[in-house]
Amino acid sequence: MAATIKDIAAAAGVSRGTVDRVLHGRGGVCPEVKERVLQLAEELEYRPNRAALGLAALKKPVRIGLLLPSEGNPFFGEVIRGAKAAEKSLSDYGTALLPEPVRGYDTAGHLRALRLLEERGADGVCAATVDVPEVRAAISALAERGVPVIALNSELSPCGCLSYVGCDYRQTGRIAAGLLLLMGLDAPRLLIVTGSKRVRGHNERVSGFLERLREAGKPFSVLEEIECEDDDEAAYALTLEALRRLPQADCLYVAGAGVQGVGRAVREAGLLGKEPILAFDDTPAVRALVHEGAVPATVCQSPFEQGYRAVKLMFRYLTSRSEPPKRWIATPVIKIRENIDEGDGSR
Amino acid sequence: MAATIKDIAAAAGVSRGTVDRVLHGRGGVCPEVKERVLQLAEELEYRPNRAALGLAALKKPVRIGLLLPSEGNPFFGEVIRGAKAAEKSLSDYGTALLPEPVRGYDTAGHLRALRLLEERGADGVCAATVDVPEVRAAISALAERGVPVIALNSELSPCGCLSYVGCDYRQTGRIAAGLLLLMGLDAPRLLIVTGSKRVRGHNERVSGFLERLREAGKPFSVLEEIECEDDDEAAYALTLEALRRLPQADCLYVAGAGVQGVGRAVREAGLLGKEPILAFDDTPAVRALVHEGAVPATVCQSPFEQGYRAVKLMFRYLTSRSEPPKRWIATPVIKIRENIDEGDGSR
DNA sequence: TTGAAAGCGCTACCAT
DNA sequence: ATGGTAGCGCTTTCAA
Repeated sequence: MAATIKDIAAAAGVSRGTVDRVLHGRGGVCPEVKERVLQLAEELEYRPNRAALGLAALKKPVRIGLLLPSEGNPFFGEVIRGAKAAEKSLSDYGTALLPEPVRGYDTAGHLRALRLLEERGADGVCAATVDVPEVRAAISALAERGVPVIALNSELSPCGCLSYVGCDYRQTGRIAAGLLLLMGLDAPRLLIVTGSKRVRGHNERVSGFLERLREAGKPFSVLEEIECEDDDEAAYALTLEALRRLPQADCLYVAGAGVQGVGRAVREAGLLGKEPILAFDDTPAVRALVHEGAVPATVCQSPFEQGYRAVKLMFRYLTSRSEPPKRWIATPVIKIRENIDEGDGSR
Repeated sequence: MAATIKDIAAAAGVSRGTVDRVLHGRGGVCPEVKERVLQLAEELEYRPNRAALGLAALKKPVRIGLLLPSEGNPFFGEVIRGAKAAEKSLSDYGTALLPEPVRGYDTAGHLRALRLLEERGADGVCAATVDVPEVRAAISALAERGVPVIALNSELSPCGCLSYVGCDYRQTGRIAAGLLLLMGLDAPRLLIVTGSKRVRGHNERVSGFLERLREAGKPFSVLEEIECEDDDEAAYALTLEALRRLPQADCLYVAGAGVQGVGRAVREAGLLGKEPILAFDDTPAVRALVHEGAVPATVCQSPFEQGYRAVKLMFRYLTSRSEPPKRWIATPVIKIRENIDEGDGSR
């Protein structure tokens, strides 16, 4: 059995309260006692008992804010499910989630959401937000005031974030390349449809994809790179036009959203099931295309797990000050027709 | 905040001890009080607090036996890692694992291991064992004596097992078929190498595979089905012979162990990287073949997760009498060269 | 049949 | 600067 505070107190010949103060760096302890206690804690390999921690924490429950651009975006539905699962598993500690769904990536909206969360008394915040100076400043300010923030799903440039929980976009791009290699097309002529060239994740997905193809020594060509702003209509129109203009294309790579539009265009061009579409995530649109045989495989990023992890890490940090890893990278998951309907976020 | 025993006691006008007795069906409570308490518990939606449960459980820690044919079998190494991770996460409750590694599937050895675990005071057992009458009888007997057993990785015919934690072999076979379809060979001529036709999991992997190919309307033929008894040497010799005799074969399907032997045979036949080998799990042997390009894809069954889950479910059952699901099926995971070195069992 | 109380490990607060 | 103690929710044991 692990050593307890009581053990340390006994060994050091002081009271439990004193040990507690030392362990929490709360001060008010004379240096030599402090030294002795720390020494003993080390020797006895003291690890706070999480059950006891939790019980005691019930007195002032933790609130975790959750900022997600989830309105109208099914991808984040899964993230929310994961976060709620974490909330449930932490409900014994009185932990509660403060959800703050917003629509899209409007900076002002995100800033407002952050403000609201602080007003509602969030002790910590998990946020999938935009990497712009204003937001970073707001996050820094929150951190100053003792409200830690975990970046969720989209990484932020340095701004005092506690951690990044999300996927490695370059890596998912490489995996998509691996799937293309598996499919054995020779010298594929690619049409790339990206969300936006200003979105870091999309760029990384494209560069990782191309990087891997080059590495493999596979002959291939990129006929065109279309930017659709994550919009299905734009994706539809632009893709259809490109397919007509470049009939030699024989594979589509969709790095961002807009897959539904791409699917429509491919169908209209009479190429459904003939010209493979490589896609990401398993939103309902992607899933439908997989079932139709238009998308042979999709590379997913465990959104459920991301939501779950972010909330859990924040909880641990808030209750036991245990530092989360700087980056927690979700395991990429390959889905094809035969496993896309598998539940992956039961827990 | 959820209702506590104290709340119920106050509402019912009795003491906490009485409520506790009712809630645990320990008897010694007059019917009308019992009725009232149960009623109140229902109304107030009483849910025992797991943190408190854990704290109190520290007084008599739970021991969970773990019977695995892990000696010399790297697959089970991952299962053990998962189980140990669960043990660690439960160490705050004083839970300890009693590992009992055995070599292979020798019935007598497994029976002995079960006996040992009981002697060492296991409160519950997770076992990857063989589905034979003697073992089933031993498990029934254990259950009678109040030691529940969870079948891990290999399902058992009904014998009073608490639950099955493992994969759906048929399903993994179907996924392997999906990968073959993806690879776009036309009319593949298959050589099937199975472990043993007496092993349920292997049979299901083969039948699921063929079933899916038929469903897809894919023309294909099975040139031969080789049985290698999960032995690399046998697999090597038999495969090599078959490859020479049946040069028209253009794809190998390895349903059980012995992949290493198959790989050697393929190399010796000068077909490495030319003739795809579909395999299962990601043991070091499979991993090496994936890196060499001999195995384009392998279907894995989250062994880490299986070990983790089994222990967690047993713990919950032992401490809060919460019934685990009858079957907990691991998510199948597709691995290709680009994601096979990904950690998947961090936690 | 029921009540009362101790104790699991930790935190927070009051008293010294 | 330090000690003592109540209390988080639950189980268990002893007393009535």
